[in-house]
Amino acid sequence: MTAPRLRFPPAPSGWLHVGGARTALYNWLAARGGDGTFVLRIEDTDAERSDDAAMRGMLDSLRWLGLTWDEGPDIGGPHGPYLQSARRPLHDAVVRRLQEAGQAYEAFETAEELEADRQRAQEQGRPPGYSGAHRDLTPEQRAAYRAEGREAVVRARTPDEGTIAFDDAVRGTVEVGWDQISDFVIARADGSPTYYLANTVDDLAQGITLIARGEDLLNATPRQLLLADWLLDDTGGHSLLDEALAETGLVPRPDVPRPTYAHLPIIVGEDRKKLGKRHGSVAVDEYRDQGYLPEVMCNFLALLGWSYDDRTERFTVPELIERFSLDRVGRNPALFDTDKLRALNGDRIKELGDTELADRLVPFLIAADALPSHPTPAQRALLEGLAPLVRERIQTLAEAPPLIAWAFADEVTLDERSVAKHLKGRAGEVLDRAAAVLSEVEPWQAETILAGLDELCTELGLGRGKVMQPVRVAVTGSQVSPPLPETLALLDRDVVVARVRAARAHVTEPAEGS
RNA sequence: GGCCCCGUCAUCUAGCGGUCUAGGAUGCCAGCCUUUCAAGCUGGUUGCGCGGGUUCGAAUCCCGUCGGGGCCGCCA
Repeated sequence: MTAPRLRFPPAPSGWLHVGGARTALYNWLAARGGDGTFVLRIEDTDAERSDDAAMRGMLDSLRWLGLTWDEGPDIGGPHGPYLQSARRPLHDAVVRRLQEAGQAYEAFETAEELEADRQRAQEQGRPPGYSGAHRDLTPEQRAAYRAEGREAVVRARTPDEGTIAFDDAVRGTVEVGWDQISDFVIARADGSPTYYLANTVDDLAQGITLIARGEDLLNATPRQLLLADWLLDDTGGHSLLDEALAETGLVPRPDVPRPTYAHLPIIVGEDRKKLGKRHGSVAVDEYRDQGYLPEVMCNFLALLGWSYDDRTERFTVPELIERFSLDRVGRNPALFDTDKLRALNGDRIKELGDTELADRLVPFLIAADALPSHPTPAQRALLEGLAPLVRERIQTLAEAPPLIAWAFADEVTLDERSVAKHLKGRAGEVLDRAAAVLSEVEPWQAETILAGLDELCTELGLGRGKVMQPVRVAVTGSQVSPPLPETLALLDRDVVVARVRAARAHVTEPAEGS
């Protein structure tokens, strides 16, 4: 059996959509798990939608997820180019040969005319596809249209009858009648190839053996299969694709089987509709910025349409590579469930060691202005001390700064609500005594601090809550923080005591007589 | 409208004729724990869209029906 060759062919339009990321992941997993090759090809045939920055963003997002490629636009490979626009000569040659062979023809309708046709068809309840009006234009008619200043698109001549069936790794056998498929455009008026053509040609030329893509492309498959038939037919000794490849100086198509297909269920939002911008974040970058870990994204994305068994749902990336298989991909739409993502992320964070968690937290604290862009060793050490205290309390990395930013600040900002709630009643007395107790605790450790505060509880006849909360607010500025004694122990004692004293001024004294 | 795909708890998912009085997870609720917030532990919650058939037996197979989604572009 030949080694599988898989690819991810994104259009460089904008950022990497989570749906695209899932597609990329599945292909990558199939490649890595099958000892195959993963190819990245950028499909920038639509010049209007393509630019360099968008492509770089795409590559960065893939790298962040850890989806490394063996052949691609940045690293090259034996079956390049990997930028689709650079393969234009090949596409042109194929289109020309298809026309010569009578499988494709020029059509001169304008976009406006076609749009009007579609409108009319819609209103009359007819199929909205192309009528085939220009299928058999004579050379004279073509010349006349050209004389009018019209430009031609090239359309593929699809069969008028019969059906096409193909085997899909996820759906099983899919069968469609050719009467449903009208002549489709393979080259635009400006000569550039459309997705149908370029994508098919490139997959074939680059020897792709398995194509996993979204279900939204299921209906595109018959057209591509038709093209593949034409391109690969070698009854004359060599195929149309071979000739085009030779003509344009590209390497021959590798000797591999024709690609098979796997159509992945679409990803839907809470409203069960295809996931889109209205559903909130759909770019993987946004999830990165919100503090989701790349390995968790892979885990979660893998679960969007795939399952391993009836109970396992957390996988490391190596486990995914080993266990993933297309035959366990489901057919139902997959719901992008953010709660589930959060839960998985929280679980993973709990597994992180102090050093690693601190490492991953740094960029988020910098982004929150809690740390300078180059933290000092002392700040770094403090963060590592704080790491075990926040670990259980956050589900995303971005949730950490609100919890611990105060520890790096020179001055605390007291939260109004926390002050109102806890710096009242006997809080003044508590703070006075706490300042005294804390200045004397020896050594300055969590255990001794706790013991000191407990003694204070006894002395004042108060519960821990009544003592701890005022101190917590005084030192951290908030009524919510990591465990107090452990936290205090990480800080400089003088700072702690000073903050406790300073907070004294914010205490609302009890009303007269109470 | 045509074609294609899909239909198990609120949500995702396991289930590929008997082991299912339907399992796991997320969410939610309650209790325990407790210095705040979490975490953890324990328990609870709700489901095979509907109607026919096939079969000794159906969540699992078939048909119909209803519902949802996808695609019908000189986007990919």
